[in-house]
Amino acid sequence: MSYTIKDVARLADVSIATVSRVLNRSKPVSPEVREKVMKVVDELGYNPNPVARTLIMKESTLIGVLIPDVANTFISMFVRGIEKELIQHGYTTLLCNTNGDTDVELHYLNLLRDKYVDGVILLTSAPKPEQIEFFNKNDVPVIFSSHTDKDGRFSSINIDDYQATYDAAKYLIELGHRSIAFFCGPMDYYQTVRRYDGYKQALADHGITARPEWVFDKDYNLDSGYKSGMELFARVQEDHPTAVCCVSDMIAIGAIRAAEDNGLRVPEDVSVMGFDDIPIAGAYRPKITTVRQPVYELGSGSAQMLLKQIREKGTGSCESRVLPHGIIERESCRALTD
Amino acid sequence: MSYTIKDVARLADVSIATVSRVLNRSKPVSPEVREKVMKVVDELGYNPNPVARTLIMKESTLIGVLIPDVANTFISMFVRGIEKELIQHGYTTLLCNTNGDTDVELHYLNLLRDKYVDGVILLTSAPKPEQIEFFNKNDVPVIFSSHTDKDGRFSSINIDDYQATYDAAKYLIELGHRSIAFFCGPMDYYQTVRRYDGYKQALADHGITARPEWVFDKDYNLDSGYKSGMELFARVQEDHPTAVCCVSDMIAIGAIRAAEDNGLRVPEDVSVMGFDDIPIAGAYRPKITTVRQPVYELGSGSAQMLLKQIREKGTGSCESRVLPHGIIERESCRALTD
DNA sequence: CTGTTAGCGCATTCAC
DNA sequence: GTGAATGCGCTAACAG
Repeated sequence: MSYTIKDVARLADVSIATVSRVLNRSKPVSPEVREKVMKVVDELGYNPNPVARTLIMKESTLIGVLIPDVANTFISMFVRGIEKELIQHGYTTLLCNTNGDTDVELHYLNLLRDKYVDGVILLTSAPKPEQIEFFNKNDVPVIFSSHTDKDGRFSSINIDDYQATYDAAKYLIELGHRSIAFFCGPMDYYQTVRRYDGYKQALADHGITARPEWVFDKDYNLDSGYKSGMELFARVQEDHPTAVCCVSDMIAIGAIRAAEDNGLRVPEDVSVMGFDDIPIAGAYRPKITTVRQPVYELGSGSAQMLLKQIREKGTGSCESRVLPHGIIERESCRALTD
Repeated sequence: MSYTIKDVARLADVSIATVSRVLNRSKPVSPEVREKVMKVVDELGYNPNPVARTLIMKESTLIGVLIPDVANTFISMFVRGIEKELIQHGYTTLLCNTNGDTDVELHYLNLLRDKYVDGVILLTSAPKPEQIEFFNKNDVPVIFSSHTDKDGRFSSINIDDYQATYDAAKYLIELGHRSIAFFCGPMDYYQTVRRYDGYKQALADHGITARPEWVFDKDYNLDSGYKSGMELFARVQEDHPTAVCCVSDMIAIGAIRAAEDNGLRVPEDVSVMGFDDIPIAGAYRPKITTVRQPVYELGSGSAQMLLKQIREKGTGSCESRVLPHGIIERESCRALTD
């Protein structure tokens, strides 16, 4: 059993209000009394019950983090960035895996609000209607990560998805490729749409018409990349693209394996471009050329922005940060010289 | 602003006590009244404030999960297993990255207790003295994962670390290898010690003397594996081991890269054995032969055991589960034929 | 500056 | 069966 504020008050021979005051510096207290109280606090190793505090203050030093799936390296690194930043400011991370499911997200959002979380970080691509409604009526600080909000209704932090994919495709094109497949995520993710747009625009800007049968929208994981690759390389054995542009490194690895299983060498026969730059990208064989996302900065940046928003609560100011991406040239893409 | 129990009571024209009773089924309530109350509850979409509830009940439907680092694939998969199981039972996951630091762990433990978490899952190898003291005086249900407790003081779930490494080394030996390096984690982890013991014993049982200069105790990540590999292969260019036994797949990948950077081919010149069997192990080139851990089962199993313990609180029963491991033969190890 | 009191939202004892 | 009153541990008026 822990001590309560009453124990401290009794032992220090003051009222509980005074104890509360010295602990929260909410009202001036005479040095002598403060000294006396602190002494008892230290001796007892007393610390205020955060639950009771939450009940009154409607603050919990808890931050909800909604993500599709921790068991995805990019995401777990992102979470790491968040957590590291939060803990330094005395906040604790409430982790919620949503699988990208809107109902699950909404369920968690309600749960988190009921637990009086001080804020929420959402990795869910675009704000969905249900979420907009939720945040409109609930007024809990939120950062949308991996999303850039044009409308400025919500704060967000992200790279420029459109530009990043544009750059990736352009890189491939400048290497001489003209038939480029696209392995992306589910098309109902706004992020996917943005990236797809970037890819298409890069092709268009170079006079290349995109071939719909060469875009595969599955998941972000290795398996999806492999499956897409098997479909692509199996069905167009003689007429396959010379490059594939992927929206995650794990997809790229799956694609490479699929190519190899179809007798194609990477990068000799087909170039494969990754995305994210997770640690394995630089250690795979071939080392994967990829679009780097500053994942830790994205994570810690989300946390910082959220904390700032919590501090400035009420002003309702919105901020939108776009972090730089970059092409990391390695071995999985080669120049076409014919 | 959400509704409170008072709103429901007023609208249903009953006392708050009655509302509480129908919601918690704690005392019999007449069918008519129950009906009446439930109608209002549904209309309002009322749900009880979990914080107020926690303050009284000393229960939070929160589970603390202490891990060294989410940004490690094995661990994030483990967390995924936990979270999936917990959410099905209405619990939420409080994630804490400790870096394996004892002070941080203890800090979190206190924080979690103050938040009235219903239980804790610890991924910290052996119970440390500070932790034993904590759980002795605090009586919060706990599961030690990645640890098997001989003394039966705490519940635990794990594979047999000793046997798993023994099997890995034995596998290498039976392939004809007699000079086998060992890339392990920090020696102050009990898990490392157990695994090291298994490795040594396997060698000993086959008449091989372990060479201390061939064991490298760093971290579980790719970088550590690479560094260990560079040290090993650089300094013993002519006298290098024919195999290296690693305690994680990421270490194995690092080791492979280091070997290759020193002009050694895997598995032709040196065999490398992984551990964990994370997704990349089967997709790397060469595909990594490894010791499989049933990571999701470890995660969901931890959660199940903890939930059971919470249900049976007071009986103070301890349970120790050991899940099976297995050798997954792939391409990174070859038989020595000379 | 300090103490007394009310109340956050709920579960629960005690009367009826 | 049901309602009134008490208190979980704390903060924030309100007095003095």
